[in-house]
Amino acid sequence: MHKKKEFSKEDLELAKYLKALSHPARISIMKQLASSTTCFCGEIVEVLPLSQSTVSQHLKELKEAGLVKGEIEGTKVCYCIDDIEWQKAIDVISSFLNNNFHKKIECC
Amino acid sequence: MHKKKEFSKEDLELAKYLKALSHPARISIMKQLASSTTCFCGEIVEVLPLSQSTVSQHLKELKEAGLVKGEIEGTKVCYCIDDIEWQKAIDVISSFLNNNFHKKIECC
DNA sequence: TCAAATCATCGTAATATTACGATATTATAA
DNA sequence: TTATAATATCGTAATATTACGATGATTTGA
Repeated sequence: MHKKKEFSKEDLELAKYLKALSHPARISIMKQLASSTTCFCGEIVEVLPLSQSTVSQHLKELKEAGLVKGEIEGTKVCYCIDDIEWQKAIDVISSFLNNNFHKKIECC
Repeated sequence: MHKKKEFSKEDLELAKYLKALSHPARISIMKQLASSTTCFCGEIVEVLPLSQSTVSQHLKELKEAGLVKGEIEGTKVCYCIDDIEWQKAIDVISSFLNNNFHKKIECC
């Protein structure tokens, strides 16, 4: 299964970012981190209707996509958006949303 | 499982669009439809490294997300982007990408 | 009417995702 | 040193996703 090797590098990269953001919990996490009101794992857990282990798993996925990084602060972990990678994601996604859809020729 | 009922309506809608676009095959399909070079199901199948039934399944998912609509033309089916819904998706996704991330306060 | 073409759907298998509780890990505080 | 707090990881179960071939449905053309 998964013949994704045969898709373009561009489409695979775009899919990676979109997939990382395709779950409401991960969307909520990104919004929280962006607002800078919450930052510690425990705070995020309190906001979401999910268990601690599940939230930790979602954070891991965001980290693996490169969108988020975590730093240990004592016994807590402070999560932040990786600005460089996030800007790259914004660029890639925005480019897909805008650039490819200028020539709307209705065909049906 | 799936306690998504407890997430905000906004996040759920955003997740719906992002999920629909989170597979390289569906990204490629959207690009093809946008470029208006391909439009019939059979043409899309020829471009992708997937079987006809699998492509049909991906098209169904795009239809269920509202992003695409299909019209029967003889023995073929012509697929098009649903402009209204696509613009809505662009708005929702763009808003998420841009509006929520102005106040970058580094906390770690 | 019948065959061919086109696409959707069904059945199914492999894998991925999502979620939880239990446990391991790590750092601080007593 | 030991207990506590915070988080990660493990094990596992339920469900979703992805993919294919086979089959069904529909339309056109012979």
